Amino acid sequence: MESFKVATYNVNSIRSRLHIVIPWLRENSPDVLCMQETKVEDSQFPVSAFEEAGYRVTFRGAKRYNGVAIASRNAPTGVIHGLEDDGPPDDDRLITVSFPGIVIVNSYVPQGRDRESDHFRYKLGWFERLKHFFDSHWSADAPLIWCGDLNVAPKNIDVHDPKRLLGHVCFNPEVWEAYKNTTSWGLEDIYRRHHPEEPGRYTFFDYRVPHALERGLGWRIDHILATSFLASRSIACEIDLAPRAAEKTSDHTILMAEFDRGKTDGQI
DNA sequence: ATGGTAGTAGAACTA
Repeated sequence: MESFKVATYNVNSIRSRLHIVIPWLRENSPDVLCMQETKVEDSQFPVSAFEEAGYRVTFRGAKRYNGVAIASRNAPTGVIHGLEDDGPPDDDRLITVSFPGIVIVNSYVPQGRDRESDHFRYKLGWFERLKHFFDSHWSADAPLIWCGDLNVAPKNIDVHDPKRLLGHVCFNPEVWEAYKNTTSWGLEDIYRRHHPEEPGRYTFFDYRVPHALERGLGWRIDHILATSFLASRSIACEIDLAPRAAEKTSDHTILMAEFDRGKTDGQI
């Protein structure tokens, strides 16, 4: 394979989304698919569905909320669950896998509920904790990808109605600052690298907005970021809207990035 | 300004 493909998908319950995830894996054959909101305990995770499609799957979940998983062609050489600091581990929100020459950090960043709430303060702190997580494990010149449902739309062009939505927990100056502080560790938004200043490109369409997908009423809150080593070797990054248009869909869709393997001296 | 739907549940919470 010439390229290394990484995708991210907030599935909103993996058991309710297998009819979309498994065919998508077969058709797109990414090397790695990061999933969020799997909403399943580890003992109930549908491992065999992935294995039958030719993927390993590494995961950590809880009964009703959160849950993260990573499907991969190859077995990871290392796995880290959670944030590994003095705070709540949040191992159902953060999972990291390593392969020879590449690290994949998959996160489901806390949504924040309400800007006045402790949940929002927790969200802001989470970005800071994540920056520390990166800093304590890796150098910014390592080949590393951070992806997932990051619950932040970084710019006006990342939401359909910036005036009305300003102040939302995923769209306000405080969350922009927290996100920017984390990315300042050395991570670049790969979608924007390939689609600079392009408005109207979204990964999330609220179930509660009638015909949100058809009307283009979405948010770009799922992201794939990479350190400069990988960013400079990225070939493409696209949002696939087909999963959102499918029957029994998640409210999110799939984002995928492709990296050139030939120029990495066999590192990935 | 509110509520809209979908998920896990088997009422109420989360997003």
